[in-house]
Amino acid sequence: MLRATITDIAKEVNTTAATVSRALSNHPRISEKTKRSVHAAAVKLNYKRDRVASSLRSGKTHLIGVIIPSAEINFFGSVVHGIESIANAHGYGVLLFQSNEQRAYEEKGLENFLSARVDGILVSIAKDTKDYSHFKQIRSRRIPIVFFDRVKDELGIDSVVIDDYRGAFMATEHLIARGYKRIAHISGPLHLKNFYDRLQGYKDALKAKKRKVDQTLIYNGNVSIESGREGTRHFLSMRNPPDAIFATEDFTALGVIKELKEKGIRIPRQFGVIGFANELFGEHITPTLSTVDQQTIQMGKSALKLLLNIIDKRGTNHETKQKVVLDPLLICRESSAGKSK
Amino acid sequence: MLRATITDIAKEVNTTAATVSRALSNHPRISEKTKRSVHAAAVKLNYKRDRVASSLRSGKTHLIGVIIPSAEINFFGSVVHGIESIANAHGYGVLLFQSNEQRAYEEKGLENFLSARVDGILVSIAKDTKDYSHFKQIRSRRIPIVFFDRVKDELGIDSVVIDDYRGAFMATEHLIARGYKRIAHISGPLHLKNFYDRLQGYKDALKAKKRKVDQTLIYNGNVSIESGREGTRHFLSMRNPPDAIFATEDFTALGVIKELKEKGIRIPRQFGVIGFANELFGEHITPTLSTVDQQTIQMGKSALKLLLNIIDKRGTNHETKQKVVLDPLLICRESSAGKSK
DNA sequence: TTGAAAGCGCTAACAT
DNA sequence: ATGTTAGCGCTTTCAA
Repeated sequence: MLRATITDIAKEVNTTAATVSRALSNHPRISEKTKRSVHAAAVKLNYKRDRVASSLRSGKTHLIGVIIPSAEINFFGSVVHGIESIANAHGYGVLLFQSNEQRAYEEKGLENFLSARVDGILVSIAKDTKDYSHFKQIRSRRIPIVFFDRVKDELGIDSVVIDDYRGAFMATEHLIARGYKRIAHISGPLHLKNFYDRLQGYKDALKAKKRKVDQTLIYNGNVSIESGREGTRHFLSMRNPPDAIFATEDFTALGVIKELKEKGIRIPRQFGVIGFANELFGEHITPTLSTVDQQTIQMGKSALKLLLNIIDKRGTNHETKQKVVLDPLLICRESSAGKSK
Repeated sequence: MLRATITDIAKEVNTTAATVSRALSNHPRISEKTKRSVHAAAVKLNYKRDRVASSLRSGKTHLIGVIIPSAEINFFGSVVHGIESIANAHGYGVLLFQSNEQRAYEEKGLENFLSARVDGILVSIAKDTKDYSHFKQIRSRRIPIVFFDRVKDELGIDSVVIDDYRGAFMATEHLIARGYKRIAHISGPLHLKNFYDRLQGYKDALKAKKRKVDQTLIYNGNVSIESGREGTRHFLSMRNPPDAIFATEDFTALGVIKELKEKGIRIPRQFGVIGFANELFGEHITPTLSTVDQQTIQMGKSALKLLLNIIDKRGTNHETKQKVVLDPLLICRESSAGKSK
């Protein structure tokens, strides 16, 4: 039992493939009568349009390639959820590819997408990526592409991010407002803009409140529970230790909390902690973790919407690059409730 | 600047498209010399095989369609991670589709995949699905399909699951071994085989240890923090309350723990708790949550391997349905450490 | 070992 | 409003 083709339908209703094709895609100059009979025959023969053939002819695959570092990471799963919901509503399929945080895979993913002739590409850059020539190739081929979360502004590629700077600013300001005096920061790898911006937001929030930025209160971590622990041990060994930590990411903050609890330091009475990411666990640990929400689903939706705009506008030479910046959301929970608590 | 085609390469090396095609796919009867010059020209012209054209001609898209309830759920993200890793290694692309736990979307996803002419389909059935006719259609079209985690045996479709029964048995047995006397269970929706099997595993573990199965110690929940809380409140209000709960899923277990803590009941000294799923948060809450790991990545890998086998064997009428059952892994943490602790 | 030719199923330019 | 024709880029007989 073979798949029905438009030719089969054409025979069934005594017309030609071209008319059937037009009827099925709701061409305005096809009579209602023909459309009806074609649709009826399509249903009868259980016809499904062959997207492969359609793509070959039309040059549009209605496929979006998405590269994420890992589907295992909740953050990206959530963004993909947002992407998918919009894609689906617009008749696009999502081709998923994981870079495993490695540039080599990232490049392979892009080549796959080129080969699959996707209509557009969404990428969150791998940690490992420091050379960006593979993206330049995409641009030179004029494939619509949008970065999300992990971006590289210098490439002049459209992007959707949350305002890491502002989120960090808010988090730090919040710790100050809750009465913490010496606020430290555990950063992430600073070659990634997200973490760099968070560091700047932290510094500027201190300055804005007339506090000195103390370089000894900045510990360079690598976004892990262990680096949260290490940073905390480091800070606690100082002559004049801090009384609060803004961690660049929730897992780091988790390490901070674990270490503080082991040392018998009470949170938030003696020590304040805030993270960044709004990971699921933050709500359920003790004390619950204050953090900054990254609007993941919205990020996915915005990124795909932006991409679809670019796809639609192609040809039109509106070469203005867009950067969508989403507002982070401060989430105050127990871990930063203040010294009076 | 247009994409290079095999015809361009053919011109470059003074041969025909057919030879180029064969050279690029490493056809055995093409001379090494030709292969080398063709490959050189391909690199020079920055040629990428057009998968769309290739698919149309060959009938193989090298695309796998994957339907999951939601990419936001960690479990499925993790399985997708496993699927992707194998797909990638075998030159397959992964088309992702979310059912949002709804049958209507699930059906739409299948139709999309049919239309995209994917070589095979992987599905984890939506909670909402109670009528399975859409899957029967896939089977009648002889598209290779494999279920994972959420399966329906009656359809005679290959599947990969973990042994929910055994996991539940192990969890219950573990609570008994740790000295808990009256062990209750909070179940999930029993029309889903997973939860039904876990209930059976719970019952049989009790029987195996010569304990009576007490129907009043089984609370029918719906896999949520709130249902964990409700179940716990229910049990605690009994004249003769239990001293341990095996929750059918980690979020339910989390609700149990939250409720117990609020009531001032000490875990694990007074009350034991174990969940199922090995969600990320379990390791980080207080007390840490004992649970059963579901081998998510392995599940994804096995499901895709099974699917690839079926794809390769098509035509061969080896119509024996396979059911891969993975071993669950008991993870003992604080919440079930025993009454003596 | 290579070439010639056909065609996968669809869409679009051109014609009527 | 519909038919005719060509062709997207590739793979695959068949022939040499």
